[in-house]
Amino acid sequence: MKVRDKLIYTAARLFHQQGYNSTGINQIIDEAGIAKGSFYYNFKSKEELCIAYLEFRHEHWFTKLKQYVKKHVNDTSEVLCAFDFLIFMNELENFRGCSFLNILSELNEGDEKILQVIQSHKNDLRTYFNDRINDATVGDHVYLLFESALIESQLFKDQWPIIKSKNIVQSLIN
Amino acid sequence: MKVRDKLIYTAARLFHQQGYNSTGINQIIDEAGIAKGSFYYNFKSKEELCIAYLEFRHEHWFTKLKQYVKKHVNDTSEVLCAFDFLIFMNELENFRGCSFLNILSELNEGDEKILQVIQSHKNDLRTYFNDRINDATVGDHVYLLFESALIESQLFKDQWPIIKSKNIVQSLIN
DNA sequence: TATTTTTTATACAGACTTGTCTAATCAATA
DNA sequence: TATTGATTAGACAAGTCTGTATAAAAAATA
Repeated sequence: MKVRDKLIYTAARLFHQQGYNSTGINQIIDEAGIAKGSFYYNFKSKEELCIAYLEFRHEHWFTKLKQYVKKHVNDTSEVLCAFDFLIFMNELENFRGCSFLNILSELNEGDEKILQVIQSHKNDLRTYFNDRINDATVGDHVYLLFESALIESQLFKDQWPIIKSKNIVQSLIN
Repeated sequence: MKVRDKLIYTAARLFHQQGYNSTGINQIIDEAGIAKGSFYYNFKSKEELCIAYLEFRHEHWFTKLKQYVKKHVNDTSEVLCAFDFLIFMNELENFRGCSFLNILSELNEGDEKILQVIQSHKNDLRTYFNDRINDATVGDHVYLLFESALIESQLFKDQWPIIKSKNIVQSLIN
C-alpha cells in the first residue's frame, strides 16, 4: 500500500475514533509507521490531510452503503435499507456518528474549504434520497430524518432513533 | 458579577464560537479578566468548567426558548414557534449550531459525565415536544425534525432546513 | 478586630502541538 | 548507469496546552 494511502487510512481511523483536534500528526505517523518527512512530503498541512480524509471517507461510505443496499434490498426498499445500514455502521464503529458532522463541529471560521467538502457530501446524500423518491418534499423529509437518526443514535448511544426514523419513513413512502 | 459566573459566561461565548478543544483556559481567563489562580480555585479542571457551561447553557437556552414562544405564540402554535426560535438563534449566533451537539462531537471515550449532561438536555427537549403533542409518535417525529433543522442549518449556513422542517411539522400536527 | 475565604499576578513544569530541517538511504526512471 | 523522486530517523523551533506553586493583597465573615 502506498504511503499516502496508509496515512489517510490511519488518519481516517483515528479522526473517526478520537476526533480531529484530539488527533496529532505524531500519533498518525507513529501508528501508520511512516516518517514525519514523508507525511509532509505527501501533504502540505494537517488541513490538506483532513480534506483527503473526508474525500476518502465520502467514497468509502457511499460504496459501503451501496454494497449493503444491494445485498439486502430484496427484503425491503432501498430507502428503508439505508436506515438499516446506519444500524449496521453503528455496531461496526461503536456509535461514533458521522465523520462529516463530527468535523463540522470542530471547524473554526476560515475553514471554508473543509466546510465545502462536508456540504458536498451531504448534498450527495440528499440527492441519493431524492433520486429514489418521486416527491421532492418527501425526499427531503427522509433526508432530514436520516440525518437525525445519525446524530441522535450517536448522542444516545442507542439504535432507537434509527428505528423510529425508519418507521416514520416507511409510513411516508407508502 | 461573581468570578465563577464571569468565567462560565466567557467560556460559554468562546466554546460556542470556537469549539471546546480550540478554546484554552488562558484565553478564557484573559477575556474574563480573571487570574488563573481564581480559575482553579473555582473549578478543579477544564472538564468541570465544561459541565458548568453546559448546565448554564441548558438553563439559558430553555429560558430564551420559552421567552420567545411566549412572545410570538399568538401568531402560531407553540411547537411551530420553536422552529422560528431556531431561525432567530441562527441569526443571533451566526449559525454556530447546538452547543450540546458540538461538544458531543469533541468527546473522547471516558467523558461519560459530559455525555450525560448532553443526553439530559436532549431528553428535556424531547419531553418539551411530547408535552405539547398528544401523539407520542408525532412528538418524537417533531423532535427528530427539530434536531435535523438544528444541525443542517449549521451545516449549510442557511435557514432552509428549518423552514422545510417547520412546514413538515405544520402538516403533521394539523 | 481577628480569622478565613477568595482573588491577584506571575512564574513555571511537563507535555503536547504543527511544521521545518538535515543527511542518509532506498526506489524508480531516463 | 546516472539522475530524480520518495522515504527514513531524528533533532529542533516556536508555540500551545492544562495544571501547579508562590506570596501578597483584598474581601467576607466570625
